[in-house]
Amino acid sequence: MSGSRQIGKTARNGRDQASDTRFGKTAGNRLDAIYRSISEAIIQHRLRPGARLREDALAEVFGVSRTGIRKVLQRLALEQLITLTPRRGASVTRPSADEAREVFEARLVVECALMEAAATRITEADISELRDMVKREHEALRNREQRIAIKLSASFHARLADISGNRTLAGFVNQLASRSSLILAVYGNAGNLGCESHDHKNLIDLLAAGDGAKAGDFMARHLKSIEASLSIFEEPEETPDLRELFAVDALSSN
Amino acid sequence: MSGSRQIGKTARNGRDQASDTRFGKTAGNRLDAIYRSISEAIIQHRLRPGARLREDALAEVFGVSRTGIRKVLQRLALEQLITLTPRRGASVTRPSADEAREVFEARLVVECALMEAAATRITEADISELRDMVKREHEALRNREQRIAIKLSASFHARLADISGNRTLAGFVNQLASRSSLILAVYGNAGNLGCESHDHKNLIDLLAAGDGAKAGDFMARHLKSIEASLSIFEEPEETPDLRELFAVDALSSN
DNA sequence: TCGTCCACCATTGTATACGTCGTTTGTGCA
DNA sequence: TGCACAAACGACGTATACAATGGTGGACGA
Repeated sequence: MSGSRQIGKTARNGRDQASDTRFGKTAGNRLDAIYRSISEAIIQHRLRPGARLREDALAEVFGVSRTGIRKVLQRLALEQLITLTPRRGASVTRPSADEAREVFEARLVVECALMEAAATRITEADISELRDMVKREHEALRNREQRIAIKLSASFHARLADISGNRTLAGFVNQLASRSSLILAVYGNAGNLGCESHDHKNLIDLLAAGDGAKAGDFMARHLKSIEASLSIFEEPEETPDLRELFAVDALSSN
Repeated sequence: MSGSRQIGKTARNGRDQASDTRFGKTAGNRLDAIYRSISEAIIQHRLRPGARLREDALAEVFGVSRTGIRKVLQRLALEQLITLTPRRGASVTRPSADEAREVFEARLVVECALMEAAATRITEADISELRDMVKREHEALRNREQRIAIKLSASFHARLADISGNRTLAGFVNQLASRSSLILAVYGNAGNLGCESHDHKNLIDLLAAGDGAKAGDFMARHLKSIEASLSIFEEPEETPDLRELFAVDALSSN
């Protein structure tokens, strides 16, 4: 037996990740709002991978100076949501196929391990909140509001990690879930947005029953099925893509 | 069975974490060097938890402007090595007891899971490099150079994670190992620097034999023994401590 | 003599200006 | 007509200047 490491013996509940006092933000609430705004836009695929994020434009839009924007961009870069190229500026990260596999491997390790603790520590309030999130996810799907559904799905996983009580690991999951959204944007097939909300419902039931082991197993299947639904292979490069496009034009116009 | 999730099926080797092109650093090699310099100073306990890091002073020491220093400090803050207090500046993080437990829980989850992949992917070159690190760690301990030993110990764990081939998880381990050094500084007992280098030697042997399961179990024991060797309880809190002190004063003065 | 209040100073937060580099476009030559 | 080089423009990197805030020390009053 090389697995089944138990966690979640700490006493704190750690559910206030939103207002982490650890960052410099005097009136930084402003910057934090900008961060969340851009982050959400990326997660919701309103900003597609490869999209350029010019500092001047962002500074003007949000009504702050480039200094503040740069701080936000640096944070986003550290979380791998955007890529900072030396003299080229920022662009939404286009995850490589390897990166995609890594992220799902990491989620498999971390999120499954957290289920044990989550099953122990979950409260009635948590359960109803999670059920509400699933309900809203269903509604968004019915209304074809995929962007909202994607955001809710990522939030669901992050929330689940919060419940486990380990802020550090929850932070990792939060980051991994965000990057997963990026991966879906690149390697996902149309109409398939990754998480089956039915899976999420099952997950809640298992946790509510206090069965952490089964919840962990189910989470593993859940994540593997998401990864299996993707088409993870190295896409055509940027420039080759343009050349191919030119070739098609040449054929059709001839 | 709720554990034993296998990882490490990716094909890339991912051992070049040092030069991550993801950050903005034109002549940012300079800034990166500053980052490593401060980071190492913290890991080696040359900068103790609570130490203030004034921007002007750092700017002068490293010969750059405050702008660059602020960038470095922000990165260190995101990795939780330093704490940025709004108008007070930066100081080396003093991990709370809960934080300490969280970090070791997280390491238990992540590092054990990585052993399976590491055992599969480890090469002869890796093995000799790791053995060399252990040797140098031994030497440092013999020479009472605890600072070097601490740094080598953290590097050993980070290197081990690199071998597993998952850069994302390796990055997590790197961060967790750094924070562990901080935890040792606060909750460690004198003369005990955490890792027994004998443990590290055993770990290499198990990996060299390709026994990932045993290596994972051994890593679990290793981490637990480190945590057990600490005195993790709420130390001198800032405000609570003062209040307690006041209470004692009031009693003794009456 | 002690407590309180005010003013100054130290330090960080924010913005702006300038230098450097990449990109793109235009022109000239083969 | 196609390619290559160069110049101009635009965007980022860095530094510096100014503004805001909190802490500290001194002075005044009770």
